[in-house]
Amino acid sequence: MSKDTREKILDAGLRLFSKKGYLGSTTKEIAKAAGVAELTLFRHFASKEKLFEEMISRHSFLPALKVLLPGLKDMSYEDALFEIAKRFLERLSERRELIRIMHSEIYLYPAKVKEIYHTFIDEILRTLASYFRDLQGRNILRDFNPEAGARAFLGMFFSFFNSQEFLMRKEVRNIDTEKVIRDFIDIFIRGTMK
Amino acid sequence: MSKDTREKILDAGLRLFSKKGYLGSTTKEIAKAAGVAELTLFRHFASKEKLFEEMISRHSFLPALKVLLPGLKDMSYEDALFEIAKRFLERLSERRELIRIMHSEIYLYPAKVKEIYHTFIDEILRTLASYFRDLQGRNILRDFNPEAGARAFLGMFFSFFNSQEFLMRKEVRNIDTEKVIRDFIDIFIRGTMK
DNA sequence: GTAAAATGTAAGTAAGCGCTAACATAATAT
DNA sequence: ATATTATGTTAGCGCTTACTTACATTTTAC
Repeated sequence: MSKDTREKILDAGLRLFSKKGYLGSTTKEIAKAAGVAELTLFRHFASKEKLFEEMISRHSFLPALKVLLPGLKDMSYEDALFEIAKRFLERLSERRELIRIMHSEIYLYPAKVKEIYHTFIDEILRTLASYFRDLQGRNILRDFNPEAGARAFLGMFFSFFNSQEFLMRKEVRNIDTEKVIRDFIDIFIRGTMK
Repeated sequence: MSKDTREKILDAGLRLFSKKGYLGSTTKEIAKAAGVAELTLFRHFASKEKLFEEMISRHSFLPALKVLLPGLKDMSYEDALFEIAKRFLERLSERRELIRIMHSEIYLYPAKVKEIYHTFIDEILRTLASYFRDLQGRNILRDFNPEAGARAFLGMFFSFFNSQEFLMRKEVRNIDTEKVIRDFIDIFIRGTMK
């Protein structure tokens, strides 16, 4: 069975599940969106549920913001935070379908959804916390709980992303995104530096 | 047709919709949870969709944190922020079912969901921003964008609430909630005061 | 105490769902 | 060229769903 077909179905699944939810998407519809017969879908995936699960695990891994970390040492604190925030928001945008699924299917697949959350957020939380800890060691940052700091920082942006992406009226969006980010960072910097 | 019955059905609807989503909840099941016959449900609501809509609009109004505002003037900045954060988190907890629905049914009812969001978050955002503006006028806070500040502040807590409530493993929860809140506020205060 | 209003019971309809069976056709490999 | 593999077509099964019909029973109001 061709790999291309499989990918086409997985892609269509991602799109539809994120748009209409798991129960709201039908196998017929997914097959049509993938440009294959419904039966072909079932030849590749034993069930709708298996398709969903494979789609999730296919997309949930995180090519990791961790690669950013070494580069940060050579930047000012402000630039570093800006870089992290920017990358984080970009990454959320790239994965907006998955985030949407995460929000909407939590009642159906708590385990799967938590898996997404943790591969997505947990690692960057830890990474950021260790960055803070390092700067505290070098006496640049004051003494605060690095985990709480990371949570506060990413929380501001995650929440901002969600309201921009899913909850705001179109007219209100993008008016001053960049500026809001700078304001967030500004507050955060003053709140954490020595 | 009795008002009690109507309420019982609306309550059961809230519980089930939040637990299983709109499509995941059946009218039979809702009726059973309400302790009435399925037919009675349809005698009170023309359709499942109408029930959903009425349930949403019944619960979405916000008895307003606005009443807090006058009292804040007599508190220290820190105490005021703590009070706001506490009340905000309490309010989110009280309405956790609705928040869950907001997350999960956004693909079905974007308009309704945005309505919830705006009655819920928008007003407190504005209230908080005006509080900041006031303190800036009295030269207690430095010059920053009050709307962005309000967004950052509530965003930290909203995001924290969501991860606590929906995404964290039970074991991790409640270990240091109070402390995390204090850390958030601490960062925020240092970030915004003169 | 009786009429009216509210609810219950039971059976069923029409439609849509996930999924399968049977067979035909196209693409690929050797 | 032929065997194999991947897909298409069509029809349908068994089940569940939202919602209805017809009628019996309970609750309420005056």
